[in-house]
Amino acid sequence: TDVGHLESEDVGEGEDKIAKKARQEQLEPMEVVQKYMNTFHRNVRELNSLDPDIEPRATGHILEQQEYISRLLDTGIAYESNGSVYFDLDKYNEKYEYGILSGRILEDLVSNTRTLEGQDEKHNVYDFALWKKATPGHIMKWPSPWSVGYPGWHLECSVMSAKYLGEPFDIHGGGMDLIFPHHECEIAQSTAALNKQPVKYWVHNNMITINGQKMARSLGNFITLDELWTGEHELLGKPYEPMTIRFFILQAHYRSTLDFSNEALQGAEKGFNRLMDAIDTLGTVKASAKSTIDVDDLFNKCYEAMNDDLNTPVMISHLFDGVRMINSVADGKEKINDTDLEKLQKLYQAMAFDVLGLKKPEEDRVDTELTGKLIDAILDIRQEAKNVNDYTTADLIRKKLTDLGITIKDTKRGARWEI
RNA sequence: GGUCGGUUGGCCGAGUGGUUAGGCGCUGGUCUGCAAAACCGGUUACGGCGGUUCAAAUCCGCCACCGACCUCCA
Repeated sequence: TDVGHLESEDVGEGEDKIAKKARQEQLEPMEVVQKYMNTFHRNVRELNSLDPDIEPRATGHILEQQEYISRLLDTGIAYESNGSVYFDLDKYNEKYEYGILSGRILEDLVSNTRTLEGQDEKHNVYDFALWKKATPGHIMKWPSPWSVGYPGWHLECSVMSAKYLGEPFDIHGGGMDLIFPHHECEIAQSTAALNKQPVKYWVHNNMITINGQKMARSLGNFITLDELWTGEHELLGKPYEPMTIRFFILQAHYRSTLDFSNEALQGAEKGFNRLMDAIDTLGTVKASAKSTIDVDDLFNKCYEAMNDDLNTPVMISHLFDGVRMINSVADGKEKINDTDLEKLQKLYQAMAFDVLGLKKPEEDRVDTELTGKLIDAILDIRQEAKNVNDYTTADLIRKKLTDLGITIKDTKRGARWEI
């Protein structure tokens, strides 16, 4: 959405958000749009989310929106008034049912509607705009059969989704805060224009809170993704990797609120590292003749959890059950056969990386292959010292490496290190 | 005020009638030269008050608190 996003809190008439920002920062409106889109795309990639196949913009679909308005005018459900076009909810409600998504009843909306500019142009207070006539000084405006103006709020979503996804399309996502009025109005517009429901499934995710309080600029507890990466926020104790944040979010169900706090993030970071360590270990364990663990059961439980409305927290809990299995096998306390080992490796690839979209932390920052060989050589010397019970030297080597940020873990299969 | 949702152990967070969710933290132990890691065990809670039921975190009622939304913000 890069047009028609009005602010109503301001005194007087609402101003387009993009236009307001452009004026404040002395930029062209399209520069403002581009600036925030660039940041958004970078953050989304950092979170390892897939790029969209298409990202249509409202200003690139003014003609399509005008055509859509004409269709709605032809049905008689939309009407023109003083250069603006509105959607008549009473007429819509005669033929269809308004409020099916949010459970609102039209009559209840009358007394609960705020007093706003331009109400007298409308048949009813709850009618919403499809096209707005531009007021003097309005920056972004286009000619139309009704006036020089700009498209109304809910319209672009109905128009662009129908154009690119089809009529109807399968899944419409969004935040729970958009259910009313936005998604409700989308349904009304599209149903009136298409004479059928535009969407098969609505998927709404919940909000996030910070220390139990909703995240809002007005409350001063807003954290940007870049602040999470750098740790530069008074509520944060340290920086967090994007994958820690992704894992943290997936540990809660998408329909639940999620509380951000430094303590919770630290917990997620430790858990995520443990999961990734176990997956590394899974790549090195050796198969035995028989299995003492039930891989099929784990496999089924993971799929059942995802099939249950994408219950990622439950699926992750199963992955942690598997972590215990993997570590026990590595410790020689449990055994796994060839078939099960391959199955287990595929399961973690599928669930942790393909489904949850996690990725391993950046490879150890080894400048060159030589650096790794040097560390291995130093650890060989340390092992020699240990072999002759020269623990003073062994510990000195460990301390020197630790000071350089290299952690040593003595396992049964020899010393392992990571930077 | 209205509509809808929530209140789970130190922290986060699953769970729609009877079975250990899970992670983090804390704690006891095993292993280890020590440390770390790993593993095993402990930490067993459901806002309050009533009710239904053989049995309720889960169903019903009331109360308290929190949150989203209530048409030109999309």
